[in-house]
Amino acid sequence: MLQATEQILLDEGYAAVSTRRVAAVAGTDKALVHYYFGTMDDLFIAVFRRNAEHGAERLREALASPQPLWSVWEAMHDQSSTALMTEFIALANHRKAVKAVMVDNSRKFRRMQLDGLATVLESYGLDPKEWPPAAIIVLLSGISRYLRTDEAFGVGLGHDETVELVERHIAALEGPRARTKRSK
Amino acid sequence: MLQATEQILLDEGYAAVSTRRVAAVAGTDKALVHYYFGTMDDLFIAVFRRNAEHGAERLREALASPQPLWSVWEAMHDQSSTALMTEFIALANHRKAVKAVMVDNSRKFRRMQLDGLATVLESYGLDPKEWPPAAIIVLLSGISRYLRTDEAFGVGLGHDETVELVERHIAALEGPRARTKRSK
DNA sequence: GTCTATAGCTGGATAGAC
DNA sequence: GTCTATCCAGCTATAGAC
Repeated sequence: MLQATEQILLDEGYAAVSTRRVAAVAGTDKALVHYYFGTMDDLFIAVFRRNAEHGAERLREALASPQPLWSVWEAMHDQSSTALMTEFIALANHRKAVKAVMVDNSRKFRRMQLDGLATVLESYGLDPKEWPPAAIIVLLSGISRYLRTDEAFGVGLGHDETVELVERHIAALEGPRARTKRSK
Repeated sequence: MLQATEQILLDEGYAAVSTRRVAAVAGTDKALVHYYFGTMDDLFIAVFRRNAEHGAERLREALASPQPLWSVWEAMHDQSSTALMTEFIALANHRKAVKAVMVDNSRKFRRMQLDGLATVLESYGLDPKEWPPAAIIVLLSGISRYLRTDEAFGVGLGHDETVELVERHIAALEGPRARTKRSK
């Protein structure tokens, strides 16, 4: 049922998520959605938490890898989680309970990124005065999300140039990406 | 009625936009919404177009100003239009007609930014090989939108550092901002 | 745990009086 | 142009049979 909800969020947007639709996609009954999750808020929160935990897990792995900067950049650059996040951001606009959970989670996530990357960046000889790690993280996050949103719309102008620029700078700090996923 | 719709989008999210709500906020009747705009798709498109025209107008002005880079950055950095855009992006996920209009508009807008800033950036001595104008625009747009989204959530970690970093680089190219809106 | 039934509401859209 | 009335669909949520 969590899976079904996620699917509907991605395919049709949050407004299409209803007990009926979820039940239909999950192949069960709409009354059971209430039985297991209570209200719709609770259902959304459950889906969000599951996703947030997955994201935190990926972040932990990325930070522990031999090329943390590359790994974090690639972990951010995930289409489906970005699209899901977009839906949740819009959803939070009129669901207070969901928003509260999201704000709390965002703060923790950002803190985790910062604690993990600050020492790494400093060890690369980056002057924290000129290039604050917190700013680097915000930059990478913002760029990544923007690119994915654009892509979802089929707008790609400036896309390649931006990725090339960012990755050139990452490579300058951390060396070329070891296990190349994208051949450039 | 366009104004009312915009207000609801900002305050309560797109799912709250209904003929009843729009009529209530606009102080009119729900049947009139259909009379003037036809379907809900048409209403959303009308609101979007009105906003897009306003955005294009601001961009034109910014590009014509003595400090185009600063002006474009500030024009991007507008809270209400960013929040509205976020709603429209989510909305477009399940309204084909709205999406089509938005994609078309996004392409034109990006093209306008690119045509306007490419020569400016080159005149500042920026090597287009190392810093492609298209990438600069995507960077600034992404960062700006991300910051605003964060702010709406009350997450501000790394915010100040990022703005400082970006504006330091803009100042290096175009000189200090002439008419300071933000005292630093 | 699972399904049926139903209450009670809000939604888009149209027809027709004025 | 404006308002009332109305149709029908979909929604959340709960009660109760099995």
